[in-house]
Amino acid sequence: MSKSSNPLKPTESELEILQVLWQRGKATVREVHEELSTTKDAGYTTTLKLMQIMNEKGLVQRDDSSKTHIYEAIVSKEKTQQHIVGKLMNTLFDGSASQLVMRALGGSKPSKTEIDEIQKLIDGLK
Amino acid sequence: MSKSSNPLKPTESELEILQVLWQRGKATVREVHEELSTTKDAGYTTTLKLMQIMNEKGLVQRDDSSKTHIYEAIVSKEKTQQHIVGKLMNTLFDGSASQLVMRALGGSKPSKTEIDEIQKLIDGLK
DNA sequence: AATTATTTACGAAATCTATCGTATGTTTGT
DNA sequence: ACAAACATACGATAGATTTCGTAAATAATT
Repeated sequence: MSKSSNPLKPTESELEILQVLWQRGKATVREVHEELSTTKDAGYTTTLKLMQIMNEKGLVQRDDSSKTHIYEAIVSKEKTQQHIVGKLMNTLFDGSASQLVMRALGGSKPSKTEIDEIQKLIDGLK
Repeated sequence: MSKSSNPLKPTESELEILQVLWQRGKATVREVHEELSTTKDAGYTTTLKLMQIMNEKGLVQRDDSSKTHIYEAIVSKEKTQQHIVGKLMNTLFDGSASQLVMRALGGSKPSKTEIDEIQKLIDGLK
């Protein structure tokens, strides 16, 4: 079995960066780093290095036609979420979606709007 | 801000072990290792070492009054699930439970029984 | 033009996690 | 009693992840 690191299983730090890229669409290292700085304190070159690695891994792509490179996520938010939740469901909830949903709802005091949204999802499955 | 490693954020391997302990209540290293062997191949001393570390971290406690030590989970399955799902919801789903639930259901083809269970949860929240 | 800022590249250190080998002690079976 | 099997302790290693320092190139400012 080959060991090609799964592009859908980003590390913690990579996920933080992907969040910013998903939100902004495109961004420079500086922009990503500024945003991360509010919740994390690592140096600029740390963010840079991570994003370079993510580029090598195929998690992001970059436009280096101008001096300041512009990054963009390649992996989609949807697929990444899907993959991570699926794995979590299998490893921590015995494959039971309802168990997972229970915990998700149990700790979060969902708003009425949220509940309605979920109700629609359920209806769609019936 | 102190860096005291959060006992509610076990590593992957630690989670595998916790699964067994949650299921069995109490267990020896041998028992845990036997069970893990079905899905994983690591040596006995690897499991031992991990469980010793988990003991130091306060994830499990052990009774070493007899020669063969007996381990038991300290952290509860519920709180651990809660914590991990909560964190996931915040970091990957912008704090939205419905988004998370959507992904959980979207990729898992839930059975009718599962859907009914979830419906009950929703009803309980209304 | 010269200094200062910014940016990329890249190697290396620091951490964390997982794995194993070996030593040592204890129990079991013959 | 002796040997084999089993248990813990613990150091060392390997691999992955994160972090940073420094150098070199480019851009901006004075």
